[in-house]
Amino acid sequence: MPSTELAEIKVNFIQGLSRISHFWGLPKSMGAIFAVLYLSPNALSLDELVTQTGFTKGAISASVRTLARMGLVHRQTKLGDRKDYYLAEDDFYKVVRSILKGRENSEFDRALASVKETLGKLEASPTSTSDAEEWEFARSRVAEMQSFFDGLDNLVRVIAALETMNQNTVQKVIGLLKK
Amino acid sequence: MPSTELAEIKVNFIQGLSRISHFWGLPKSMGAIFAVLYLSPNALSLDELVTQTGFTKGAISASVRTLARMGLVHRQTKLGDRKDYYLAEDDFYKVVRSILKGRENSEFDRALASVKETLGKLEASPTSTSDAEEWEFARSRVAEMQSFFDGLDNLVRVIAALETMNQNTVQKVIGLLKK
DNA sequence: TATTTTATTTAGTTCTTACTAAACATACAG
DNA sequence: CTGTATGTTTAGTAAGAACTAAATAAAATA
Repeated sequence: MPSTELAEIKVNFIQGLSRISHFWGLPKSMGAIFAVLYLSPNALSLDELVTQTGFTKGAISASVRTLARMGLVHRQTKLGDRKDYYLAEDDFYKVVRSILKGRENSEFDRALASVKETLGKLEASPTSTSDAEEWEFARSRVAEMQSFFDGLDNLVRVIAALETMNQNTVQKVIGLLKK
Repeated sequence: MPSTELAEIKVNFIQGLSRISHFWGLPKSMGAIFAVLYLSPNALSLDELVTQTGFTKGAISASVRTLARMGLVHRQTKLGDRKDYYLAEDDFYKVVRSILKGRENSEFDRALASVKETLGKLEASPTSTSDAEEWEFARSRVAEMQSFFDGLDNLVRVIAALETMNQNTVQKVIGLLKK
């Protein structure tokens, strides 16, 4: 029984990462591009990505840019060559930190700010209305939510600021959680 | 200067959670429903959710079900009353565990399984082809990715299995990470 | 059994977005 | 200066998903 062809395995892998990408609400092309680069020993040009993924130049151009912004791929330029070449980042822990770091100014933080704003309004107690008890209930609930978000935010900030992060880091955390 | 009306503050809060919900790729209605329930001292019926969120019954019915599956809200039934009543979960750490626990059988895990499958094929070394070096490169890369995913999976499993989880848990992790 | 109240399902609409194809911009080569 | 290679932008398309409105189901009461 002959072993499966490498090309066939690659296609399977590309489809797998495309599905993961889609699952996280990202374009499938991003997963496909990263998969191709991740399996390639050398940097690939945009046109090579076009042929190996089947997407068009426009799609590749857009997706590869956001991939670079996330730190998942890196642009390279060879001197005497006008093409751009792309390389996959293989340190996933670095990618995690990069993504967590790049969360500033995002739509997510603006939404969180709106929650914080709500809390501010609720803490400016009402002069004296009939719904004082409901007001107080809402205030305590939103305060609780705010404190949860703050905890998460601190955690994210600490992770983003880590100088090194690797398998061992995760193992240590697991050890701590297992008490 | 009169303090802002409670109703007005609620609307603001609902919009905030709707945006967060949308940010995470979930229906806006889910954020709105949870916001209404979270600010309500007593359980609310489906029709009350319809009036307070402005969505139709169909939308509420669907969204509230997935919210319940995620552990973010709880169904209640009062005896002698045919209506269902819904209550917000206020322990967010419990929600986190619930969500992490319920990840089995998901599309995500099927995609991860496909990656694992790829690794299996690559480890069944090729008989002896010309692309032996590229094969080996792909194998080592996919193995590295697999080990990263396994680390995450272990972490998730441990978190999901925690008997208790709260602010203090997060603080301890932060302390560990800060070395 | 018929009627009323509730929840779910379904068909259809709207809106978003990933993607394609092609035009455009830019920079180097001759 | 003209032509060629590369990357980006844009206009249009197709697919998916959230939502609405209405039909259907289910269950209790009369």
